[in-house]
Amino acid sequence: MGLPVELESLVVHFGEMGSRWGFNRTVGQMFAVIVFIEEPLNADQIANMLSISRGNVSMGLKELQSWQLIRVHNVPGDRKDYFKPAGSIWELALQVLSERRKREVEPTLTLLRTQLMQEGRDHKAFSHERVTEIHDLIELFNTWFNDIQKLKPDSLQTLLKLGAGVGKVLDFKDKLISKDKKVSKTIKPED
Amino acid sequence: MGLPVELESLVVHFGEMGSRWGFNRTVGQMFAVIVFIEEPLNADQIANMLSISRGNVSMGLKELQSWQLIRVHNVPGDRKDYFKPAGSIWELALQVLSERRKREVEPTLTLLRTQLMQEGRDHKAFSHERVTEIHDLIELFNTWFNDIQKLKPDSLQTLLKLGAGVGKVLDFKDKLISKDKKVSKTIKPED
DNA sequence: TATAATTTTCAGAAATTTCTGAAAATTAAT
DNA sequence: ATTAATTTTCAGAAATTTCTGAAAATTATA
Repeated sequence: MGLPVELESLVVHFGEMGSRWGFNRTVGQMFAVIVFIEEPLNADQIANMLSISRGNVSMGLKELQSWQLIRVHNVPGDRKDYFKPAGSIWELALQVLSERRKREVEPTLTLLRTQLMQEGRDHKAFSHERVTEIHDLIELFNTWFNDIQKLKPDSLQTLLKLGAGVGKVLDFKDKLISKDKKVSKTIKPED
Repeated sequence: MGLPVELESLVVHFGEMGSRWGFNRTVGQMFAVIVFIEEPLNADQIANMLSISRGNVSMGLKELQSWQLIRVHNVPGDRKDYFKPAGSIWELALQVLSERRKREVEPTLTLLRTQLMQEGRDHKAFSHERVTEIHDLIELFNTWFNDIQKLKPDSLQTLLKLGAGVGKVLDFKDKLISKDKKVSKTIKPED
């Protein structure tokens, strides 16, 4: 009963996308109202805005907290819990990616590792080779993402803006290095 | 019936992860058998291995084809369609990412664009500012991913291996540039 | 053209996920 | 310690997704 009209399409959309992003419709909608409304909201307000049950809101808030996308905000003199986004849009986006990596690739990496540890396996077997390939790919991606996350937001932004331009820089670096070898000076990027 | 025992845990796992990766359990399992078994498989073989109905297999194959993860392989003298992965593990991984971007971020980008085009909106409104931020973030990510995809596999691999080391290379590039501008300033490779 | 082989479709069944709402639990105020 | 405010839980209901299997459609063969 009280969703500001200008937010309707956004909320509906976040609901529809919710399941693709790893949660369900109402959780997606709840996230939308919390992000797009400036004031922190309490559970009853959310339930009213989205016309869903109080219990559903409670579960959804738990879910969003488990994703570390929202945090409580307490108002002095009011016993209700109010909720607001856990950071800037940029931080929220990184958080979603990070959480999804944890849920979508970590378990697979674990499985592949144990598969590779198994003694008495035919290392030449076709499936074993595929397992190795996937494992190495995920490990590579994983460490890359880990590194990336540590960058300051604006370094990361620069990096994204550069895009494939990085290729050029890398080529350039290679040239420098080979030149350096001849002149015996070393530039050592982190391995 | 005839799922090779050594593939059991892999297939089960790919089934469980399926929904997190954007398809459902059986589609995940089907993908697993197609990837981990060297010989191309026909629909009946898949149905038997996974003990699922022929109709389900037909739908799943369509789904995997819509993701461009498998392709048909025709055997002369055999009217059945056989299926095999649409590329190397590396290519399949990129294809999954690409398809997920299409399904998970493209629609949102479209919505945000139209929101921002809307005439007579309060550009100072809180929600409008959030929309702008999300829009810009996604556009940035989008063009970056586009660029990245064009790189040759081994360039991309180098890039991933470098990880946060890219930051160092970038710093280095910046210094070179400022050196160009200011003429004659010393380069300090190590901070 | 008729027949056989294969694939696709889709209505209803089965399985799974999500949601409600009232009761239980928790927390704070008097 | 009692009462009041708030949040959480969870059994069953509702909604959604997935699956089956037989019929329809398609494609190749004789």
